[in-house]
Amino acid sequence: MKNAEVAAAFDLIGDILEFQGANPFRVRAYRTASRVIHDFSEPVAGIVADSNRKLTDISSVGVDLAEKITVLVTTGTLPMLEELKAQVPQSVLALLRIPGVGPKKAAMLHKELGIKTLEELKEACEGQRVRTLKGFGEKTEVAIIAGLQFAAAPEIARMYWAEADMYAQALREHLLACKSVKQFEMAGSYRRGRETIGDLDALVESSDPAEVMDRLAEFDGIAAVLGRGETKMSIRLGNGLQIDLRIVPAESFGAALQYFTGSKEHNVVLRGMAKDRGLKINEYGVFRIDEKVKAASSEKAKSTARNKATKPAAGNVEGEETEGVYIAGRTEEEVYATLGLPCFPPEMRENRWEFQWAAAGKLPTLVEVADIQGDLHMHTDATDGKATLEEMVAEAQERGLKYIAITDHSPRVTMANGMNADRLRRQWEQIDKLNAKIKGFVVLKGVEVDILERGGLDLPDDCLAEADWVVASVHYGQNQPREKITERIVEALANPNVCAIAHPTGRIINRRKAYELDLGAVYEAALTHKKFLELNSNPARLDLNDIHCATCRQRGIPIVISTDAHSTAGLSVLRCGVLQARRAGLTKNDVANSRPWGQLKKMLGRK
DNA sequence: GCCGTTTTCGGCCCGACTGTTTTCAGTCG
Repeated sequence: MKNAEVAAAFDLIGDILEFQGANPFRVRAYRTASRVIHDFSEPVAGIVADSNRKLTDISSVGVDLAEKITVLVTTGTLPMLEELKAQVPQSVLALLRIPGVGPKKAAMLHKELGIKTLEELKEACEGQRVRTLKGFGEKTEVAIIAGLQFAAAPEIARMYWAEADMYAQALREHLLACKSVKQFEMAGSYRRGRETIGDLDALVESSDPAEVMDRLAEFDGIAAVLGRGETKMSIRLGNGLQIDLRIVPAESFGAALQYFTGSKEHNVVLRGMAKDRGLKINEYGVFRIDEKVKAASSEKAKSTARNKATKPAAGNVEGEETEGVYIAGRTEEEVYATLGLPCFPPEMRENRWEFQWAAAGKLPTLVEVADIQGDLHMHTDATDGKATLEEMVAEAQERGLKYIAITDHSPRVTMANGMNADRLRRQWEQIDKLNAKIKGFVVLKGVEVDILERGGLDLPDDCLAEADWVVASVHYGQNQPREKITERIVEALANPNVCAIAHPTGRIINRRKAYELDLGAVYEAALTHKKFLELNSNPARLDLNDIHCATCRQRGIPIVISTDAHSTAGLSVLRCGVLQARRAGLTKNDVANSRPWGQLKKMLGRK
């Protein structure tokens, strides 16, 4: 059983327990473990099989969850989960996907009205039966009907980072037109460079919040205003993208930026550290808590109702005794400094490794787009690209690259007009002539050779031996057992002419799942034969993802970040690949194509 | 259900906004 399947089982347990109103911390324990296992760098099944190792060494996995993982991995099923599923039909969990409906409301609908599906809920709303429930009203009923379309979508659609980037740029431009805006930053998963983005978070410092909110209400493509208060406003665009806007004063801007950039997991750790030091961090700043006041306020909290003890002092961070004394918050650097921490690059803030790195004083200096000297995977109109060889070269030079490899397809990829050895050699002659004309830039004679269904490569060795750069990739036979695909890739890595594996995991996000290999054997082969693995920057693919990159870094397997561009515009996606590399903590050193071509050649042991 | 320089119990981040109720619970991020 793969880690992703174990993670999915724990996620489902979390959902059902939440629906049942279980202890929220127990729910969180399952969710946390799910995430940790999903992101874990090796199959947990391997740890189960190894008597010398313990699952409880994985953070957030205790005795209980270790036992459940063992049962899942060895039997393929979990009795506890089966029981839960019998108690709560899966269709009921869909109710939780309706915006504004959480576990309490969903449980009430299920229990009081016997609602089991979204269809039944729709009927109940239309029959005005929902508004009769305690805590529900007319507005809730209308909101539920409006929210049903989002819940009915098979999966809540997430947008590629690159697409979200276009909206983020447009939003920035739109809001900066307000005279009162002093600072603007995007926060959330967009700022952390996640592969896909669920919604956009924008943060603004302004002397006139109403002006900014009115302006947001005029944003292109807006379909609905979901809510609007004094400091916060949410809208939804026609395409479903939600945009959250927060407006904060200058003294809170850094604290709010830190807070809304997240991730949630990163912030939980940070807040815990603050607490240990007698500090409190919220979106308004860092506060020193007076012990006497704190004791009084916690007594008060116990004796009075929830939410009443500490009324937040929005826009008045220096007031409110119970809030403590403001000590920082203008910038993120300031906030982290109060805990003796460096200002983590946003891509790192996932509570994976960053706090250990900081504690050891070994926070890596992350690779940047400007570090990349060459792009080693791209196509021309000789196969399925849209631009000519010359156009691709000109674009790469324009972008400041020092070298590129032209890697058109081999003959097996008939759909893309793949090239045989003869055509390839003619292209290479063309490249030789081009190289003779240009200075300070090298065009490499390359090819993306297919790894055939039956194994072996799609071009003869003598042809491949003439190339400067050979990437091998799987396009066919993706339905084979994963072990078989792995074998084909491992065999390709052993071929002395192959330099790298293109999109090695076969990962494609959102649209469909490709074969998604476990890369254990591939890592070994790459190390043995001193080969590279490609981080494909295509936003729909992003293969390797950040987790694989992190493993490569750990094992010392060099990565090349490539665009797989099929047009001149395609070269711009490099940024998406670099973001993933940064999320994995990769430095300039970990990325082979941040070096000059001469050094790469040496790494490959070529003359 | 996890975790521990407060280690086997008692915490576990914390505030905005909405709708319904009239002082607060639920949801969300």
